[in-house]
Amino acid sequence: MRRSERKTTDPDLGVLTSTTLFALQKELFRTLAEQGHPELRPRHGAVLDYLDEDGTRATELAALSGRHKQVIGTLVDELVDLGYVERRPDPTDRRAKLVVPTARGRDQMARSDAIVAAIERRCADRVGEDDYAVFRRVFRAVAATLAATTSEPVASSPARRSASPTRMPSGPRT
Amino acid sequence: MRRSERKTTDPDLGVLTSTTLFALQKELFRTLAEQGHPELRPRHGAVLDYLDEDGTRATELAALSGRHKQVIGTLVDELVDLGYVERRPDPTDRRAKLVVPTARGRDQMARSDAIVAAIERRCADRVGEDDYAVFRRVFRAVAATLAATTSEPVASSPARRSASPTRMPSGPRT
DNA sequence: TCTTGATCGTCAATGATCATGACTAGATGG
DNA sequence: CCATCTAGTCATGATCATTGACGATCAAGA
Repeated sequence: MRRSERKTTDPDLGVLTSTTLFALQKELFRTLAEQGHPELRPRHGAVLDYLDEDGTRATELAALSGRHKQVIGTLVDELVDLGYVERRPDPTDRRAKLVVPTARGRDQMARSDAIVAAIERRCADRVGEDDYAVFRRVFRAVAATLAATTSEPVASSPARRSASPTRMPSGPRT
Repeated sequence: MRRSERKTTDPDLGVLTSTTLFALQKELFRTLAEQGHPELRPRHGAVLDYLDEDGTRATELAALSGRHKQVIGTLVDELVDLGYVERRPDPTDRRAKLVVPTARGRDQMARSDAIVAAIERRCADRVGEDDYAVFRRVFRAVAATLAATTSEPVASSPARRSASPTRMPSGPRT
């Protein structure tokens, strides 16, 4: 059997995570566009995916999303123009600014969470509630296992380096 | 509970796939670098991940990896310079060229597959063989479910739009 | 055979995204 | 008061993706 066939009939963990993340992101943004948020692109997830209702600092968003402060800055600029967030001075630190979602931003956050939840529900219905529960539990363990081995040898970097489902590029038309 | 905490304690499918893919890719390339392939970057996976031992067309690599033909072309250029692949005329079609792995390329392909397999084995040992089997089976079903819904409405695009584990950017130093 | 349309790989130009170092203002601890 | 650290921004270069076009070739039908 050829290698390319093997990768499609019995895909390894890399292919599985990649295809799933890719498809999930595509459906998420397509649905968001239908629900009134067509200007959002995957990169904006670095901010919106980790934003709290009462505001989050840009530096913390950088750490959570694994992006540079610089990138977060330009993303927040765009999201301010689009009306999703606004910058407020942090009362506890005059250097910092809190990135706070507007009503439109909170709407996107709620819809985004709901869309992903609906996708998961669809999968659970298809494979069965019990099996899907096992899937999710093992997945958390797998993610924890991998995160441990990749971040252990690093001591100087305090970045948590998580990732968000809205950060991969979408597919071309080949 | 704040949204950002919820995303870390009970992550949704998007966060799980994203963190796992991210960590998997990081470990894969770190190990590959240790085993004699330090020049490879994630983007090269669009070619090497889907390459067959007897050669594959650039257009097919584009379809399999979800990249543009243009991107595949420049990637193949780089991989030729690095000694991983070479271009040969396709005997059955004088327009096409087969991208064929060299000995060095085949070494990378074998090591890459082995590294991912070892990571999966480590996870299976931790969570138990049975649960991991369920995890993998459900994962294939989830990937198939999502792939179906995202590609169904499209009729004009023959691209298969798969994805590879070596395509995400690595994390910055914040 | 000749024509029409499609495909293969490539070139060129542009846009989008990321990485890096330096800088100002403010905080923190002695 | 002073040295040091942190938060956010600016500026710049590098990397990467997208798009349209092109010559060469193939495939199907008149």
